[in-house]
Amino acid sequence: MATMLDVARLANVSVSTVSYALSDARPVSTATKARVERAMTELGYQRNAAARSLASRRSRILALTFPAMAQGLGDTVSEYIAGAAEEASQHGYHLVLWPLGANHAQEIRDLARQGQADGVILMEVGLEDPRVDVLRAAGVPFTMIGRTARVAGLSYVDVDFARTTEDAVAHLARLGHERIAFLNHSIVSRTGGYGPTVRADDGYASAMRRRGLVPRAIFCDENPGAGRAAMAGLLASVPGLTAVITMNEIATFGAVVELQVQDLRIPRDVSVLSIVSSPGVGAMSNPPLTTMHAPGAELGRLGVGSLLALLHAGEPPDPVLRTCLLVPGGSTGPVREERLAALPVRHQLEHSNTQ
Amino acid sequence: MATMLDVARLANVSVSTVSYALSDARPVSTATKARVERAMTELGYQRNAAARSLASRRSRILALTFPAMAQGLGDTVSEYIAGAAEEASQHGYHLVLWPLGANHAQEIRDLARQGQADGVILMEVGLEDPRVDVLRAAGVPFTMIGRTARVAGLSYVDVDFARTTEDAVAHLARLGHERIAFLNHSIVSRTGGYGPTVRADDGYASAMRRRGLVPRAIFCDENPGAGRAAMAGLLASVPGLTAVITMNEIATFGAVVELQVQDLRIPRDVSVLSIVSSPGVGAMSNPPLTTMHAPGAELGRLGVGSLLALLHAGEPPDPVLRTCLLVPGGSTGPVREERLAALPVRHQLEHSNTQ
DNA sequence: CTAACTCATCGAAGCGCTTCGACGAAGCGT
DNA sequence: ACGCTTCGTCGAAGCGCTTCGATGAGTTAG
Repeated sequence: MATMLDVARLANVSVSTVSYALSDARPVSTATKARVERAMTELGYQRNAAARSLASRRSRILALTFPAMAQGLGDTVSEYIAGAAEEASQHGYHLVLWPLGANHAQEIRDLARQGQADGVILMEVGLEDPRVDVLRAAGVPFTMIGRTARVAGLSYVDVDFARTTEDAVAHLARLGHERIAFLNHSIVSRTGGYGPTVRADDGYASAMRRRGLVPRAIFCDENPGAGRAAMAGLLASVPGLTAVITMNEIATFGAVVELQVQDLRIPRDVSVLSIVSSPGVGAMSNPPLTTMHAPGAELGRLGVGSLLALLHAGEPPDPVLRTCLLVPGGSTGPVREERLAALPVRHQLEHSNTQ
Repeated sequence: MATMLDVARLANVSVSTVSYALSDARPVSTATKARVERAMTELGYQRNAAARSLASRRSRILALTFPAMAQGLGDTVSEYIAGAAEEASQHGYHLVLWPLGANHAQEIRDLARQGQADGVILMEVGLEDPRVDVLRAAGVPFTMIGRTARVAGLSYVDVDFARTTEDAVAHLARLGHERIAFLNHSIVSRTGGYGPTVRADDGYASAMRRRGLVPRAIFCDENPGAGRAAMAGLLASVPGLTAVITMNEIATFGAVVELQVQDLRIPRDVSVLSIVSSPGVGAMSNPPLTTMHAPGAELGRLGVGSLLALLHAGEPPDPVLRTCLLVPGGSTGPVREERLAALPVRHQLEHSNTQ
C-alpha cells in the first residue's frame, strides 16, 4: 500500500502539502493539487484510516445500532439505513451498523470509547431505554430514532404518531366512516412501553374522541395468523365496522385475508388504511393498500444530520418529528349506505385487547 | 480518555508491559498483571482502536456487506448476522455491517484498502458477482456466503441446496407423496442467476427424476398475493397435487391462504414443506409449518471462521456446505387415499413459470 | 562456580497521518 | 518604497499504540 510519503515524493511536495491538498484545510495551488492528484491515481493511493483517526482524533465513522430483531426487518428499516448511509457519506462520514440490541448498552459504550465511532444512532428506542443512561453517563454522543419517555436534552428524530394517527382518522372520517378500528402492534410492545405502539394508540384514541367517535383498538402479534384472528375479533365485536387502520404490516396480510374469507370487499365493505408502512409493502396486497408512508429515508438522513450537528456543535439540535404521508391505494373508499343502514341499534364500543 | 501511559504510570510499569499484559504476546508476572488490571479499571481505560490498528497494521474488524434489500430481511439473515457477530467477538474481532450491495464493489474495495476492515464477507452472492473480481484483483481477503458459478480458489460457506431439496423430496416421498410441486423464488432471480434459486431448482428436479417423479416447479415473487396466485395455478394445473415444497417465505403465507380458501386442509389434503426457512417463521402459519431450517447461525459462524482462517493462513480454507434440518411441524403428513383415488387419468406434469 | 538459559521488564523506534508554527514570496494600501 | 497581510509550502511534533532488541536477575547444567 502506498503511503502519503510515496505520493509526496512522486509529486515533489512535502507530506503536509499532500494532506492539505486532500483536506483543503489550507490553500494549495491548483498546479500542486493537480500533481498530487496525478500521483495519487498513479499509485492507487488510499488514505490509511487508522493513521487518520489517530492523528485527528476522530474516526469519521457513525454507528447505527442494529436490532437483529427476531421478526426480521421491514422495508422501513431498510429505507432508514439507506437514507442514513447516504447522508453520512455526503459529509465524509462512513456509516456502519453494529449488530447490538438494547441489551448491549455497555458494549456500545465501550466501542465508542475505543474510538470505533464518533457517535452512535440508536434505533428501536423504548420509552425507558437503558442505553440512554449508559451513553449519557459516558459522554458518548448519540441520537435516537424514536424517543424515550423523558427527552429533555436528548437529540432525536421520530415519526409524529399523533399527527399521523390524526391524519389517518381524518382521511377515513372525510370518507364518511365512523366505526373505525385500529389494529396496533402486540400487547407485549404496549405493556413494554415501545414508543410507537403507545403513541399511536394514544393518538388514535384522541383523534376519535375529538370527533365524538368511539375508539376501538386491538393489539396483535406480528404474524398473519394473529392478524386474521384480530380482524375476526373486530368484525364480531364491532357490528357495522367500516374501516380499520393498521400499524402492523405482517398482521395486515392476515387481516386482509380474513375480510376476503368473510366475503367483505375492500374497500366496498371495509376500508383498510395501513399506517407507518410503505407503498411497496402495500402493493403486496390486493387491492394495493392505501398507506401512510413512514418517512424512513428522510428520518435516516435527519438522524445522521442531528448526530453530526451534535458532534460539531456540542449542543443537542432540536428534535425532529415527521409525519407519514398518505399514499392513495385501492383499499380506502367512501362508506356505503347499505352497510350503515344494516346496523342494529347503537353499540357501546370499547377499548380491548387480544394477545 | 486515559491512555496506556496513564495506566502504566499508575501501575508503576512501562507502557510496553501494559501492552503485553493486555495481549499476552510475552509473559507478564501475575503480580504485575494484577496491578495493571487494577489501574485499568480504576481509570476506566479503553484501548484506542486507531492507535492499535496503526501500530499493528490490522483493524481487527470484519465487515459483512449488507444488502439493504427492498424486500426487507428475514429471520435467516438475522440469524446469520448474530452467528457471525458472536464468532467474531470470540476471536477478538468486531463485526460491522456495511450497507453496500452488489453494485458497490469499488466502494467495498476502497474501504478495505483504507484499513477499515481486515476482511470482508459477501452476502447474497450471485452466480456472476462483480464484487468477486474487484476484491480479488485488489488483494482484499474475503469470504462469501453463497457462491459464484466458478469457485476455484475462493472461500465460501453455503447452504447445500442439492442435499436440502433431496431431503425435502425424500421426506414427502416417504409419506407417500408423488405429486410434489416446488414453489421457488421469483423468475427474475432465476434468470438473474441467483444461486439459491438456481441450485434449488436443479436439486428439486433431480430429486424428483431420481424417483421417477415429474418435477413441477413454479417461480413466484416474494409477496403473499403472488403466493396465492402461484398456489392457485399449481392446483389448477396439477390435478391430485398432494404436496408442495416452498422456498419463499412471504409467498408461502399466500399459498397457505389459497389452500384454505379452496377448502383444502393442511396436511390432510395438501402437505406444505417450507425449506431454507425457520421454525420461527413457520410458526406464523396455522398449522405451524414443517420447515427445513436454514443453518443461519452456523453459517454465520463458519463464514467468520473461514475468513479468519484466510486472514491468518493466507490460503483459502476448504469451502463448507451445510444442509437444512427438518423441523417437524403440523403441515406435512401421509398422503390420503381418497385424494389419490379421486384422480383422473395420468397427467403430464411440466416445468412452467409464472411471474 | 561459571556458562548458558529463561523470565520479566524496559526503552525506543516506528505505524501513516494531521496540524502547528515558520518562512519566503507576492500583493496591497498609502 | 514601506511595513502588513495573504498565499503556498515545508519541517517537525505528536496521536497512542505494538513490537523488537536489550538488560538484569534468577535457574539450571556440567
